[in-house]
Amino acid sequence: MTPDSTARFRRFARAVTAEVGALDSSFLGRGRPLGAARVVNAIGAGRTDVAEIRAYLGLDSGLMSRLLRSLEEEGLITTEPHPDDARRRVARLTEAGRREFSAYEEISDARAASLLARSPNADALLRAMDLVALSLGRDRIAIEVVDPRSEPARACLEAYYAELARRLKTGFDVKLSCDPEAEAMIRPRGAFLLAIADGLPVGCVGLKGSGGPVAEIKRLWIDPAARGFGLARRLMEAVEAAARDLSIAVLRLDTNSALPEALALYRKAGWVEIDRFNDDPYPDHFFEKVL
Amino acid sequence: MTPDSTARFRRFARAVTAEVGALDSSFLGRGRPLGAARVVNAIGAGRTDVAEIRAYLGLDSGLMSRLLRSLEEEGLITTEPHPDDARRRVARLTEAGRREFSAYEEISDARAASLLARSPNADALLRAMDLVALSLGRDRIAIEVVDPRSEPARACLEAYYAELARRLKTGFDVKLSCDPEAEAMIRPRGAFLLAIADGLPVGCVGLKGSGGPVAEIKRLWIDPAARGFGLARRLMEAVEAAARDLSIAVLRLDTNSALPEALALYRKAGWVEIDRFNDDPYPDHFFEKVL
DNA sequence: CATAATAGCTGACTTTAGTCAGACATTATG
DNA sequence: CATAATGTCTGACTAAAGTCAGCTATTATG
Repeated sequence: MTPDSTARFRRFARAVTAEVGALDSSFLGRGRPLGAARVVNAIGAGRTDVAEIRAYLGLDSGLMSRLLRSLEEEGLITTEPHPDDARRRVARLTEAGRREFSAYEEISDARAASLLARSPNADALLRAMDLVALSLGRDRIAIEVVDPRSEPARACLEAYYAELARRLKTGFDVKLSCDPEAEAMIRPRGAFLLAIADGLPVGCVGLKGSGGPVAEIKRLWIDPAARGFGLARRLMEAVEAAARDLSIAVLRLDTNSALPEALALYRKAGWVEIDRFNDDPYPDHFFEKVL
Repeated sequence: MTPDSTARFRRFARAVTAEVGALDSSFLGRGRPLGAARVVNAIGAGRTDVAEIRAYLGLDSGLMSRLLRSLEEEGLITTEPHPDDARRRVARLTEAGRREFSAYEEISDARAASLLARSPNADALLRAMDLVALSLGRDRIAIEVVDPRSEPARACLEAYYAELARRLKTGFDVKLSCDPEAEAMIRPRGAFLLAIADGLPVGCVGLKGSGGPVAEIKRLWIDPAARGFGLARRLMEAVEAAARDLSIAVLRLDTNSALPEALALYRKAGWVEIDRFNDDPYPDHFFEKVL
């Protein structure tokens, strides 16, 4: 850690502190203290469990209780006992609460838009923000099973195709490749897994099954901003577990030597190289793993 | 502004809010409210003028005055009237104050170090942080005249040489180039300007004079994270003004076609292309501007 | 089933932050 | 040189945030 990197880190901290402070104070324009606004936002973002909100915002139980009462009096929320455990409570936004929540969302959106609009290269700025956000909160990346035709899954696949087109010497056209039909990557034949950081997809992997004992791993991709955190390994472990769940005995995959990090990952995870098993024009390496 | 970029921006905001909050609360471990700690840090960082600290931290004059009194009672600072204007006051850390300041610095440093140490690619993370910090706070980039042998100037020059080595097809070895002696870039012969963002250099330009009416512009460089903000133009305007100040009538410079953004900048700023005027092996374009 | 643990609520606080009017000394300006 | 403007300080306030002990209701556990 050089003195220089400390200074650069500090400059970053100062810049974002100022920005965060400005966003916070813009929340005050709606005639409600910041604490109450933060609770409305937490509930709107889907945190309904009172204890969960409390932990997220780092509030004392007494303070939390009072904030909930004041929001209830304002008619923005209702609370009720938790169905599974009557000691706990859940909070929900009323219609008026949802309106307030959207108003707060609009304030944030407007700030974000104006900031990005002022940037000479908004895309680079967003990529830098992704990297910072993922580095700061990388323990919070979850893996979920989704439909490969869903919007976030398609976004990952598009990014994957674009990266292949960039990195393969031959380019990449998905229409020339063995593109699995969606049903092959949905239960009971297969699965499609997404790595999700704070609601946004940052990686994917597909399990293409036929109903028989042999299946294929397809479309392993990690957002460049999320690389280096061991996410590919986690996704591979999860997809292998999903395969075992579907009673699949043998996994295969194909890849290209222009993706050395993928080759290294497969070799390290116990995959063994085998002969070509398809006539896809793009791959030049083929692997197998017996579960 | 796509919904996706809004979501990415939000994810960033959430991640840094949590980080900033954690840093703030770590400051509370030293038995002093955050407001007082921020004042100690502002003074330690070199902001001695009370009005300046007040503007920087956005504090009311009454509140500021009380914070200063409490720090004085604690024995961390002394205040005295400003030598030039007895209405103003300046604050200074005492020995005990300097110790407290270092303790706060250590807290920040430790957080920064642990965060960067956990990152798989700390250098990429720092570059991303630079880009975010500069994009958020780019109105606050100041241009200063410095000694070209000073540490921050040398850091810029090293970065400049490294970039040339990367971008020129021939590579770049400063020993083979016309490296101006430092005196030529210091008053009264010349000048060396640095663009400084929050204490860190992000760009430079040199004016190499001989005492006569013709001088050369050398070493124009902008940190990649600070490009696109019109900083090169600002530096060029500042260095031209410095040249006029030194009664210089004609400016020259040389550059290489591998740096198209530089060529475009010079052409747009009214420089005209002239014949080669030196035998430096690297440049292939030569410009002149009459002031 | 007695006891401990958990989740939230209430009352009675304290601390911190922030506001505002007015006082005072000093400096700038017509 | 009178007047305006500036920078700081003080007193008197409010709002917001946070703390803590003790309460109730519920659930988990030996």
